[in-house]
Amino acid sequence: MEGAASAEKRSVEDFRVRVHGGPHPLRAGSEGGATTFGRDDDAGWAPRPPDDANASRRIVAHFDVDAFYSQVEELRDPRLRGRPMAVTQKFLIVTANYAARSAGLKKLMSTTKAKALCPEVALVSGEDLTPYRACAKKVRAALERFGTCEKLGLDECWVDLTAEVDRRIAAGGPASDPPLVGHRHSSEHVVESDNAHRPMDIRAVDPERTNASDGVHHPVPPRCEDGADPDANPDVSDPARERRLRVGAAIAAEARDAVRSATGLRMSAGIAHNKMLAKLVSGLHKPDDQTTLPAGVAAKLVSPLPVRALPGVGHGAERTLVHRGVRTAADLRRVTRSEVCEWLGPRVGRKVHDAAWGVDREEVAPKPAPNFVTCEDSFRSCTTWSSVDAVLAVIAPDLLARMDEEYEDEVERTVGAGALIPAGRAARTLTVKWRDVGPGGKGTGWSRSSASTTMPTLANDRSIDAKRRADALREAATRVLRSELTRGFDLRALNVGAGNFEPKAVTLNKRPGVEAGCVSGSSGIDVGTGRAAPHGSAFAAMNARRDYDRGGGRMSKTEERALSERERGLGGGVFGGGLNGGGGGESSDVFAEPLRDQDEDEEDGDSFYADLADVQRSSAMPSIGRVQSLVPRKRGAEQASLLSFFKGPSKR
DNA sequence: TGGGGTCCT
DNA sequence: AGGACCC
Repeated sequence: MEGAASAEKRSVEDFRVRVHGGPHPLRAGSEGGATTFGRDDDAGWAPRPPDDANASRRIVAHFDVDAFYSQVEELRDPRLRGRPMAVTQKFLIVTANYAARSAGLKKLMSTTKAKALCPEVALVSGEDLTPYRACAKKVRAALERFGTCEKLGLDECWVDLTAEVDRRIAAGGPASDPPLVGHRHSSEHVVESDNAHRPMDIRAVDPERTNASDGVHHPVPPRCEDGADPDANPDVSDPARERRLRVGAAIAAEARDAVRSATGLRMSAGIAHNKMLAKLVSGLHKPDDQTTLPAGVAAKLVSPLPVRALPGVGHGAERTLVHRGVRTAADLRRVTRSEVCEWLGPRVGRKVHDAAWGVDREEVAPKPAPNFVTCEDSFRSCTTWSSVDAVLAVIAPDLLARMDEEYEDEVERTVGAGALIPAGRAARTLTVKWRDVGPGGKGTGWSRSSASTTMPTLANDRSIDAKRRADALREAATRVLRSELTRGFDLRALNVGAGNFEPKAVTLNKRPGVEAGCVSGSSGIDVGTGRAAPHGSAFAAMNARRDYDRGGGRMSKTEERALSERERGLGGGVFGGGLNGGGGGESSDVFAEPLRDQDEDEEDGDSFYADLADVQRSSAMPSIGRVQSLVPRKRGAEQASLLSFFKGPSKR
C-alpha cells in the first residue's frame, strides 16, 4: 500500500506548532449562520490506514427517511401536508417538516422558540413511538429485498448492495452499465453545516446550484490510464469502480421507489464503498435525493470536517480532541494512530483515525433482536410515592405492550426462519432508571441512576389479565425505588425496562444466531393480551409536561395519542392508505450469517499495521451469495400455520 | 433537553 | 451501574 512510514516521525512536534499556532482551521468567521468547511488543506503526514481488500468492490448504500416522524404524521393526517408542522416530545421539537424548517425550525429546538419563529406551525405530539416503529418495519421490509440490511435507529439503515451489483454486472445488458442517477459528489463541491450545534448534519453546496432545478448534477469523470493509482487524483476515476457505483446508485434509486410505493415515505440515500462514507453523503442532497461518492473524493470530503462530524466522535471525544488542538479530520490525519488511541482509548481511537481517512472496514451486519425494551416518561416534578405510582401506572402498561410486540417479532423471526417453537422473549430482568434532582439524588447534571431486579413471572405471562401483569410490574419497580430513594427525591424522569431475555428458539436447520436446545417455561403460548382499558379522566394538554404531583398522568401514551387524534377529528384508527402495500418482504436474511470475526484482540495503534493481513483475509471472502435474489423467499404452508398458531388471532 | 437504543468499562 | 455513543 502506501507505506511512507518515514514521514511519520516528525509529525508530533511540527503538528503542535502548526495547529496551535496557526489559524483556526474551521469556521473562517460566521456566528450563527451557515458554516462552510474549507477545502482540504493538504495531504497528511501520518500514513493512511490501509483499507481492507474488499474496499473497492463493496458497494454500500445508506438510507435515511427525510424528517421521519413528520412524514409519518403527514401520512396519518393529510391536513398537515404542505403546512409548517413539527413533531414534539414534551417541549422539544424532535423533527420538523420542510415547510417548518424554511421558517427556521430546527431539530431539538424548544416549542416556545418554534412558535415564536413560526406562529402557524402545527405541533403534533410524538411521544408514543408505536406508529413510527410500525412504519420503520415496513421501510426495512422493502429495503431488505435489495441486500443485507442493518438498521440504525428507526429511520436509517445501511444496505449492502454488493451482491446485487455483482449480479447485474454479471447479467450484462443495460442494467449492467447504467448512467448515474442522482448526484455525484466531486471535489468541486463544498460542504457546509447550517446548524452550529450539529456540525455533523452536513450538506453539499453545489457549485452550479443557481440553476440546479432538475436536482441532478453529475459531471462525467475523467478516466485514468490502466494501472494508475485511482486515489492519486480524486477526480480521475477507475472505470470499474465508477461503474460499480453507478450500478449501486441505480439499485438505490429503485430501493427508494420501492419504499415510497410501499409506505409513501420519501428518503435520501448515499452510495459509497463503505458504511461510514455512505452515511456521510446520504444527507448531502436531502430531501428525496441521493448522492454517490467516487472512491477518490472520499478523503477530500472528509478532511475539512470538524471531528464531531465523524461517527464515533461525540461530546466527550470532541472535547478531548479539541483540547489537544485537533479540530478537523485533517488535523487528525496529521497525528499518529497511536496518539489518537492514547487519547480516546484503543477502540474509539482506531475507529476515529480510520474515519478521518474515509476508511471503514465494518461489514453491513443485521442487528439481532434487541436486548432491552424500555418505556420512559419525563415530567416537571415527582416528589411523593403516590405520584411515583401514577407515573408507573402510565408506563408499566406501555412496557408490557412493548414486551408483547417483541414477543411477536420473535415469533416471526424464529418461526419464519425455521424454528419449531419460538422460545418467547420472556424477560428475566427489570431495570428502573430515574433522574433525581432532589436531596438524595445526583443533584445537577443530567445523569441518571438505575437499579435492577428480577422480572416478576406474572409480568411475562401473556395468559393473564393485563392489569395483573401491570400491577406485578409496578410492584416490583416500586420495591426497587423504595430501597434506592431513601432520602427524599424529586424526579424528572422515570424509565422501566425489560431485558436479559430467555434463550432463543429451537430451529430446524441450525444457523448462527439461533441457539439450539432450549425452550424454557414461563413463556405461555397464549395470546389475546389487550392493552389496559382506558381509565381516568380526559387529558388535554398535548404538549404540556405532565406534573404528577398535581395529578397529571393516568393515561398510557397510546391512549393519550388516540384521544388527541379524536380531538383533532381523526378516525383514531391506525393508518390511512399507503401503509398497507408493504407485503412481501418477509425477510429471509434476518439470520444471515454474522460473518467475520475480525479478531478483537487488543491492537493499539502500533501493532495495527502488522495485523492488517488478517483483517484482509477475514473480510475478503464475504457477502457474495448471501443475498439470494430480489424475490422474497416463500414460506412453507407448515411454517405459516405455525406462525398463526403462535401468534394467535390478530388483534388490532 | 426526548424517548428510545447500543456497547464498553 | 454508569458512561459514551447513535438516532
